Amino acid sequence: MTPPKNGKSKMERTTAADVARAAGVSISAVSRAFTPNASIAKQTKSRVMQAATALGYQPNPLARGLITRRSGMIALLMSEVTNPFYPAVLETFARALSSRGKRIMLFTPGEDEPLEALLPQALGYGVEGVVITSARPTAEMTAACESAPVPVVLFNRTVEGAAISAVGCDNEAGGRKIADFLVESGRKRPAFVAGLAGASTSLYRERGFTAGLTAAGLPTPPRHVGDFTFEGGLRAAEELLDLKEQPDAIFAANDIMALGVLDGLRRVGGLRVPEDVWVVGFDDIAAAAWPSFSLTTFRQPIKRMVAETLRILESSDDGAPVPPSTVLVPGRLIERNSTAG
Amino acid sequence: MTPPKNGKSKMERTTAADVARAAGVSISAVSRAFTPNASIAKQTKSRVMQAATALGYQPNPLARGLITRRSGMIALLMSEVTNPFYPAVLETFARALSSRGKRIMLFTPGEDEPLEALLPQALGYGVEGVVITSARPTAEMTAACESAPVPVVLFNRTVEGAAISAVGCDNEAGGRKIADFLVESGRKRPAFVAGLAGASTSLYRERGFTAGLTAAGLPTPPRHVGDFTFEGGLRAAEELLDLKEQPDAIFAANDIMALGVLDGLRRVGGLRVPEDVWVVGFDDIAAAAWPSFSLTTFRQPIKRMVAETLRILESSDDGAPVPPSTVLVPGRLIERNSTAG
DNA sequence: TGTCGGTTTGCATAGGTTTGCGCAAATTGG
DNA sequence: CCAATTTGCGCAAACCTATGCAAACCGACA
Repeated sequence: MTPPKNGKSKMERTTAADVARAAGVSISAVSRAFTPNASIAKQTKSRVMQAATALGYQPNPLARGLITRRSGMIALLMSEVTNPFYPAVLETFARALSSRGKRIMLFTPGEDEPLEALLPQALGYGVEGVVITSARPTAEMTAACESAPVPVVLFNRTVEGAAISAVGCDNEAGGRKIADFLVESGRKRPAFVAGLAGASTSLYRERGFTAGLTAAGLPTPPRHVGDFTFEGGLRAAEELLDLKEQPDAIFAANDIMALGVLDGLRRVGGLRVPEDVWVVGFDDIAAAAWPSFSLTTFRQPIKRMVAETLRILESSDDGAPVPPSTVLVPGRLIERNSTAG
Repeated sequence: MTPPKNGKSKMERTTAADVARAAGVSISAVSRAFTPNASIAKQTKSRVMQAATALGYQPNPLARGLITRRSGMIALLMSEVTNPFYPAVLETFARALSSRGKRIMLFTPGEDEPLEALLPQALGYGVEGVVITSARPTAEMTAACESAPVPVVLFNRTVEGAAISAVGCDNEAGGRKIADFLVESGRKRPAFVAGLAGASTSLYRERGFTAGLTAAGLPTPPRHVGDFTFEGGLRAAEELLDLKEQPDAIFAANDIMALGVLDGLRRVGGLRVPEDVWVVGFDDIAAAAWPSFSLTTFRQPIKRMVAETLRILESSDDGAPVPPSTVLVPGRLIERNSTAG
């Protein structure tokens, strides 16, 4: 209802020149006033700031980004948002970045859009860093990551032999820990439900798991693929029920599958958890703590993982990529009722 | 491993000038080649395009946005990402926009950052449109929305008396539909679990619900606040169990609360659903269909809601805001086992 | 008072694109 | 074959800010 304070049409932004005129200084003075630790007198800075707030001015990120090649944006390449683990990651990133004045640009592959095409696009926007999550990078992709002009971090993924930074939880140790836990609790016939074929997370968790079982003299566990989805977990449960030797414990590479397994065992198979079968997941999503499930799981410390990711992204102060480093944050087994008794 | 094809350092982008030189044309020809229906000969366009792909050129969105004020980005203001309904919305938006070559900029309020501060920031980035979801706009906010230079759409929210476009599901009709369903099924003592105080969605759903009950001669239902969270639903269930007259049906203003209610009734109260109490939710999130819950709920047609939102955003071809329109998409009651029998 | 070291400030340019304008070329109609 | 249009293309301005460089300024010390 109220017209804008200044005389200009509401269509045009107030520019640095307007502020400069109002404050009686040059444009560069305005620019310096908004640049942290730039060479400017305290007095002029305050005069500029005063004029700026009066006019409602704030620097145009696009024009600024055109020069500095820093647009104040971090690209997040994320292909699956349905698994509740990733919204939690997204939110953690969003909050952490928001408090630093940075913004998230979300890149999700469209219908027939390959993931590789997204990275150049993101770089074109002058993002200050790229976080790639939940994707199996192709060879082409890793090459693109290595030659990117800004830091790139794989979140919750690793690529062996590639010079790319990666942050994740120690999946192998997690799988091992779960195997040890089951063995110590006297479980004899554990089974495994894998995620998407080729996903490094599933792979490492399985590796640690089988290693732990083997060390205890147990055979390699029977194995089904659940594609990291609830429905996949349901199907896996049904298939595992058909085995001659029914498993007495099931470790699913991911919580959402574990919940599917648990539900399948109970509702379709008519089994009781934990009395008949134990179920263990990985991630510790919110639903794992719901009374209906009370799922024992390996908690991924999202906050620390995000913090480490940002630390890597920000470790180069001139914006250039940094020597690749891999950070494995330790997780923790959360025991709940799906393994009690 | 392989060095970049062109001789330039990998640090510098290939610019329009490079392409122009390679194609033997002027810079403007390159620009026109990338501008839809610009005045350019077919032949030169193809020559430009050929050179462009050879050099791996694509227009710099920042520089382009600086002039056109169209950066190819849509701002999404979203405060709570934990309720699974919103990730689903986010993903639908991401996919729809991705296939149109647009990108999402996610704005989430930081620790102590007010939501109002986010809108000017978003506009500063030259976004082509703003979608605000899951927020109760303040008076100040609505004023800012009304005078924004680009279309702004409230998603799943409405503000009465404000000149802002809004897209949502017909919450009142949904509440009414649920009331009718419960009444027709012979329920006598329905209760209601509200969301956050002041949220328009919860308000309208309650209004339709109580209207339906009143029309059937039933009293205004007992009411508890669940804050739109699972834990809130748990608490609401406990409180409703303490009532003198235990309800025989509970309608929660959103699925995640309904699941909390359901779990609370079963695990804490020792009741059976649906034998002892019916439970109905609103949204139809993925977990509602899980066998453990099998929650009857009112499905919000996310895809259509998103499509309508984008239609409004794109309805102005010169980028200016459009006369506000409110679109209410009809939803549908999905009957599952939480109300069977 | 002159000079010197350090801090501020302004000028001018860069950054990559879009677009109005003018001119040349091609097309059309008579 | 010529005039009237249409079409195609290059030049240069514009968008808005950051920053190197040099000038101006300040206080202080000899």
